[in-house]
Amino acid sequence: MGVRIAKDALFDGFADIAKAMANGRRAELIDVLAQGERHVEELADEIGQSVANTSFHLRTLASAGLVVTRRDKNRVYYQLASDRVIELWTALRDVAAAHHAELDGLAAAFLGHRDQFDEVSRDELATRIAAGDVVVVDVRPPAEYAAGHIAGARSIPADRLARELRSLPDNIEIVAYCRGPYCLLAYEAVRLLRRAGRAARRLEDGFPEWRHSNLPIEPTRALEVMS
Amino acid sequence: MGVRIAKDALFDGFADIAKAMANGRRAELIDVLAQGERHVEELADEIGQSVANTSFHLRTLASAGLVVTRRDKNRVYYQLASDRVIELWTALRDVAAAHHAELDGLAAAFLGHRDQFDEVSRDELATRIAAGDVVVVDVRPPAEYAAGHIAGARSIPADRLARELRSLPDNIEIVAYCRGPYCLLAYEAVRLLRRAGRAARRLEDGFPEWRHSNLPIEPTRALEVMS
DNA sequence: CACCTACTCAAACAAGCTCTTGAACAACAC
DNA sequence: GTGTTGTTCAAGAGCTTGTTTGAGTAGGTG
Repeated sequence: MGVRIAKDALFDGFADIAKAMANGRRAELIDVLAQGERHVEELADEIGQSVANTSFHLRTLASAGLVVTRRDKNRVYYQLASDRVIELWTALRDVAAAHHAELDGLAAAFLGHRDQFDEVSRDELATRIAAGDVVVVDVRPPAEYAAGHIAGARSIPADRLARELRSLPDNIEIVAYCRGPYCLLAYEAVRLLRRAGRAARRLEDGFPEWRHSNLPIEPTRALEVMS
Repeated sequence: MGVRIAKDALFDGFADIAKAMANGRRAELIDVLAQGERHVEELADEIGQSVANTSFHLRTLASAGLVVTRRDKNRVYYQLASDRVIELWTALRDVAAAHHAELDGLAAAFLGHRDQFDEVSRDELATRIAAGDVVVVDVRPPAEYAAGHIAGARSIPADRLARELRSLPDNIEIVAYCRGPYCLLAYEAVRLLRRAGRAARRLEDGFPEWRHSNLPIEPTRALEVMS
């Protein structure tokens, strides 16, 4: 019966998308690309793999349609194919957090112990930015800040925070954010700030989630969005 | 450096969820289970596989945390772990439809040619149900109708439609729906109704999407929702 | 032009995993 | 006990995966 065959082929097609994400290194690539486009060498460095192998993984993602490329001079920039891919990645992360038995342990091993009661929600932060009683610090690398950040946030890359600590006002709470719930930078930033005696908290999630909630960002058009 | 190892392990954890969905038969299982719980024999029949193999795939899904089980007498019922899994499945389908090069062809081979201009949107249908100028027909199997359906819809399983056609009023438009955008039943129902000279259209998507939009359903609690 | 940079591609390979089947087994109902 | 429903196990064919190496290519630079 041909209907069975056609149905199986169709659902194999859906499974292709899942297959493309079914590798830890490719998952890391998607997580980084959710911040904006990046070229191969940066990506290789980010996921700790050889350029050749990173290129291979990117091709896997590209042939599933999850990423697209653009050439500028002699660099090739990779980008997620659309915001839909970010939504898929977020949904996958959420399901993993909710239902994967070992994920809590893995996350704790990477991020250190998290006290989630102490995080600032997106809405709370938006209100407090409007009220002006908070300093928002973007601790991601400068390129990601440049590609788009929370409106009013100040860029202090994590590796420069200790040095620039003095330049932060000390009578106002500091909120740090980075790439998302599984990014180390803001956790470490908050720990460092607290050790220095500052009132500091972490924003739940990161920039992509903020942007996806339609909260104010700069520059206004952060990530080129295509169909 | 241990951070690299911990990060890789964490993202391998995310990839585990994708791996669980990275098979066409398991994708079909998720699609069916989005309608409500089902026991193994039904599922085996639905995906056209042996009971043993279906049980194997279900265990794969269960150990990733995507499905949970419940025993009743001597049957074991499987269910998606939560609505989050439906959201993940929907996101995956959407990305596939938007970016997978071959998906259009595969969908057309399974569903026949679709004229999407001619579908009723959820909001439009909700309005017209309220106004009472439409007959809504649920063409899914009776068990799925019983597990939850659009408020006011009448159940006429696809295989009985030809016989019960006469009982439908002929001066009012008929809207048919089924499991979702990749379910054959409503497409065939609309074709059959039109051949019989009726004014008939298909609802975009299906019951899970309707329910997820918080539009009126019966019974009110359709699918047991857990954390 | 030669040369450089950035990336891709092909080949190769070890290692492992996937899916499926059939048969035995277990759990429960009656 | 007998029947029903699912799970598990062993086995196997076959295929896929991720990685490295080294060559190749596209484009830019001096």
